[in-house]
Amino acid sequence: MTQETKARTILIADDEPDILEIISFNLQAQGYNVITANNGNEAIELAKTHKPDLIILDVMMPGKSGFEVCKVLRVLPGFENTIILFLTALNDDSTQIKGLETGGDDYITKPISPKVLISRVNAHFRRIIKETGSILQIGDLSIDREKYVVTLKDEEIILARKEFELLALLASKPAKVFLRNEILHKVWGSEVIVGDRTIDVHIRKIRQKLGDDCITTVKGVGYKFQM
Amino acid sequence: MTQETKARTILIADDEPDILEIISFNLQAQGYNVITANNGNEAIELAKTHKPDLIILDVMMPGKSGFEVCKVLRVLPGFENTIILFLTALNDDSTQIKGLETGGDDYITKPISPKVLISRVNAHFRRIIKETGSILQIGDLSIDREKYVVTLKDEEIILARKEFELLALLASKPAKVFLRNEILHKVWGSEVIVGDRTIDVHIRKIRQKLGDDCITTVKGVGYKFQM
DNA sequence: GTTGATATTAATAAATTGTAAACAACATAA
DNA sequence: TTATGTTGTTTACAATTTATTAATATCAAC
Repeated sequence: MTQETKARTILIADDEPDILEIISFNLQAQGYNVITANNGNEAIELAKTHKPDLIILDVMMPGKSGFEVCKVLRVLPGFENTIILFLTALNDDSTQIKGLETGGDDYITKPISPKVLISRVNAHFRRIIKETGSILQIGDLSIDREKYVVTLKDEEIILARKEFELLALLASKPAKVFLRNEILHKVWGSEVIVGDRTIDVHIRKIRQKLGDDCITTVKGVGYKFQM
Repeated sequence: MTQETKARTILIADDEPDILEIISFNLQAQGYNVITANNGNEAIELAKTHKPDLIILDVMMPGKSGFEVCKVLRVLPGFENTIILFLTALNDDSTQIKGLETGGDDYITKPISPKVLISRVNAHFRRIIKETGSILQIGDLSIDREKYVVTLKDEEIILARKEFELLALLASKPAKVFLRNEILHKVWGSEVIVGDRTIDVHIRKIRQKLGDDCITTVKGVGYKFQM
């Protein structure tokens, strides 16, 4: 399972069931893994057990407020870098400032369209990926784009640039068949023109280094990566 | 230069002088180093020369819109990770979504109180990886950015300025491959144009002084530091 | 078997980097 | 001022690696 395809987990805490449902439905439709809590204490418990990547907290909830939940979580080990968004109908400046200074990463006011919320969630994840770098992990194989290193069973494998890029492309969506055109366009670029057999040769070199089974030919269509 | 004195630089682009003044005044009062642009093209130029840590863009500006500026900057080397906020009176959902999907990290609607804006700016900076101070320690090697001193196994090594800056850059993220473009941009600056072999020669000098193994060439890609 | 595709290999072309040497710009000390 | 040394850059070429092509072999489907 790759970093990219691995579903991110989002915890939503709100005391209004309708909101919970609308938001979680939309986030799930985006491919996120969603868990829900009806109040602050439940949110803390679920956060501890599920270690979500992002938490959306209503500010006003029975029991612990969103701010209090945030404060509790931020000092727990493992939650220093969790993305926390506040979602609330409270729209006064001082509350927003308090939310951001409590350790929240965003303060979003209701009502909000699900699409906008999703955009904001995506934007936060986009930044996290940039900062932590993304390492693809597929079985024994790991591909580190930042370090330009491929390891198979903890052994480093040296790939030339085109080989690396080709492998990284195929591995970015395991089992997906990439058309030859698609590969040409993404690895070579749209302006470069190379012969028909160029891709084959590079595929061959990757197979020599990683084993024949890692890339499957789908005749007449393209190639797919599989571990 | 210590962490405290190292002011973060913020670039603000807006065609309304009043807004520019109010915001920059408030950010400066917070200790930020602020530069201002009156339109999109100016913003791009100033961004290239000053390399700000965060950019606040008005969406509607004469010449290039904030979105266009964002799009241009995001593909320039060195601006992949710059924090970009949109600040605009346009409050419809689709524009906001467009802004966030264009690569913006936040979309803030006017009117906004300076205090709230500052809170948001602070919140974004809080996410950025804190620098570990001015002394880098990697194995036997220590790099003191403040004193411009490099020691290897307690022996001081004399590096010329460019050599030092190049080493400091590579060592700032050990094992990460820095593209030649990225190196040129960060060590030489985007306005300086130097020949193809300049980086190589400097790398060579560093290798002569620190040993051949400290910097690895990733052919076709760039260089990486490893101890 | 014929056909249309991909695989394989070796040869060749192209691109990239390493290195030494030369040079200009600048600073410093005699 | 002149001499000396350092630094940053460029140049030219060697060394190396990578990418592509071309020719031939193989395979699967019909």
